[in-house]
Amino acid sequence: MKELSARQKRILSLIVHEYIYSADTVASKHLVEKYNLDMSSATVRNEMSALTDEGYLKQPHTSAGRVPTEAGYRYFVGQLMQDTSLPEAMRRTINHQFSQMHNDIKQWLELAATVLANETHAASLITAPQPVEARIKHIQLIATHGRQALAVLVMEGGQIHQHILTLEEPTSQEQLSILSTKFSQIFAGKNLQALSQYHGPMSALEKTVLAWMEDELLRSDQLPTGEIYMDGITNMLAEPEFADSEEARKALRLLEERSLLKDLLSQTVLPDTIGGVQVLIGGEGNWNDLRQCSVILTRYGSPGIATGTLGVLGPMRMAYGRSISMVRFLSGILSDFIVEQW
Amino acid sequence: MKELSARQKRILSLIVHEYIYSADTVASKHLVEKYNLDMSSATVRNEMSALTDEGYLKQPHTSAGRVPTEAGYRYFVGQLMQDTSLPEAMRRTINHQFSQMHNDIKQWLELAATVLANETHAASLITAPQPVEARIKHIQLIATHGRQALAVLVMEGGQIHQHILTLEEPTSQEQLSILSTKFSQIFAGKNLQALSQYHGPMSALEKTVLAWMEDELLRSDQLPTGEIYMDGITNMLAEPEFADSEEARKALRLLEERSLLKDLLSQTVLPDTIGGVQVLIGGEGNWNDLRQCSVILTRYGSPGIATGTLGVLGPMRMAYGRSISMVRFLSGILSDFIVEQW
DNA sequence: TTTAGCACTCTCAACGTTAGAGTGCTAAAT
DNA sequence: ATTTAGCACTCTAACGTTGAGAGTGCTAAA
Repeated sequence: MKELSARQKRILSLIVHEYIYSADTVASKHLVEKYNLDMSSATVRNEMSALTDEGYLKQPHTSAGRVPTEAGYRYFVGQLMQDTSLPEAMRRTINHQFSQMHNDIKQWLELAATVLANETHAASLITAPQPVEARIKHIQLIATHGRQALAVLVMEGGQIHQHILTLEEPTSQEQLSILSTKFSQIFAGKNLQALSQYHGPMSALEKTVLAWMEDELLRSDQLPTGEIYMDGITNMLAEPEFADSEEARKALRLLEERSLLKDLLSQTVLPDTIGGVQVLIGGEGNWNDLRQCSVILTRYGSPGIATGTLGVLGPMRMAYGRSISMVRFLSGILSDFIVEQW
Repeated sequence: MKELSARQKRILSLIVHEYIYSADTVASKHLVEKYNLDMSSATVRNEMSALTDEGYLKQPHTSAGRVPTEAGYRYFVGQLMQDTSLPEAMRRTINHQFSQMHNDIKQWLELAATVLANETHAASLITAPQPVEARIKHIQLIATHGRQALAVLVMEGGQIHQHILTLEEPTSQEQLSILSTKFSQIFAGKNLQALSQYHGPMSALEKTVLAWMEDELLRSDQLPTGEIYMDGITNMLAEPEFADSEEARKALRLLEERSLLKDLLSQTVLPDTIGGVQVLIGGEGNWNDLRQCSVILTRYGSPGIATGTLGVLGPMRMAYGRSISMVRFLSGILSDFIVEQW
């Protein structure tokens, strides 16, 4: 692979742009006319030919215009694309929407998913933030109804786990409060390991509560878990590459099948990096069902507290610049929320 | 509209079955051969002709087999379909899956959505159960971090609302506990109206908490709200009527656009009936985007406590018998859960 | 009332044709 | 050495044609 000349870079860049815009093969003559290039279509054709030899372009058939290959997109994203920052007006509009929300992480995540989907015309997905390492701060038991009690586990980061426990026998709020205080003292600052090593004499009630706590910590330590917010699935269906719904189905099954989705998220995003945006083009790796798609992913949150994943799934022919900016911007908003709120 | 003869009913029923199975036009000869009918294809043709005149069948073109019309499906669902109850083995398998879950409503709803989608090969949707009328039982404030406090509102039905409040100034757990006790005494058994009529002297802290409680009750009184669980969206894409993804898109947008979905759920299901299963064929009403689809809906839960909606969205060519049984069965499972758990 | 037989209709796939879009190459121009 | 005009060549997409087959509707006989 030779280094590309400046002119080749320019042409490749234009072709990618044009194809993303039109979803149609781009012809040499068309490029010259539309962008008033200071060269003839024949020259462009020569360069196109070279770019095809290098593997950045391909033709659907002998006498058609060119289309970027996966490698072409990758080169574009890695080398050619200038970081387009979002227009100030749009930032303000979006910030305004968030500022009108309650201080509720769920609502923020939902809104973020919607905004991301609308602005990128692709499918968005966001995982709820997960604590970095689960350490207990505080536990509280609240009598609700009969043998039911609401158990609330407050973690050091400030996250909350709650669950309704069914106790072996009715228990008064007083008794529950006593146990809450006791457990809070014993387990403050402790993690899962410490929990499972606790072996004092225990009442049935204590056993029930302890078992739940262990269970909760076990689950919250297995990244990534928790709810996943999505939006814009129908955006995918609007793209011409998914006019054949079979193609759409392959891609969207990945979003529905939680196990596949977890694989995708966990394999591609380093759990402890924030800020870096990953771009996965044409299902690089072994994502056969994503051959037509690209995925843009990043982590958000605060490394010391809790992090989640946020991203976009769209056709390979995707507005990378805009989408990456959008992902980065929303990641920032959610990160700020987490830092402030927790 | 004349009453149909027994033989016409039989033929209509077979045609609906066959079309649901094959997704292809049904020919007279094919019917006679496949089901060993004791009549000739010519006789079947005559009956078909009559059924077409009555509006239950149609032909895509002059010399093609027949296909049910909306009216045909409606007649089938209303008059011809025998209530197929699920095989015992399947009931057991499904019950077993639920029994292995935690006692967590979210997990149950998720599982129910998955099972429903898998068994009907359609898209499933379930709304989280909503309290019938929100009455406060108990309130608890828990210090978490800095000026943040977790407020937990326990309702009479046993439902829980929680939210992280940002207080005007740092407050100790003792102070919060005192307020918790006070408010719990004042507001136990009260509803939204009583809340908003409370006008004692109030500290800043009390105002914050009270404002949130009002807000929470206001929202929980507006049925239907809350989370919506879905699965099987890709099942729709596998159906031949959605091979053109534009059709799929129209139908699926309804699932994504929350406002549309709420309309659909609230307009079609009487909020206080349990057990009745509604079938909406071909977007009856004004659901233009659902012309190709049918929706099966029911309410689950317990009228005195909390109810939610559960249903299936699939192509009009849907296995109604099986789907209705499935909806009814899962509705029962979730209802039992609510009665036992709350 | 049912059915065999047959003419009739319409679709669908295959085929041939053509117009046009776009390239690749060659030879001239810069 | 690079660029470009010109042109032959290739391939697709659209269109019309054709023929086979599927399925009906009708008629007349059982």
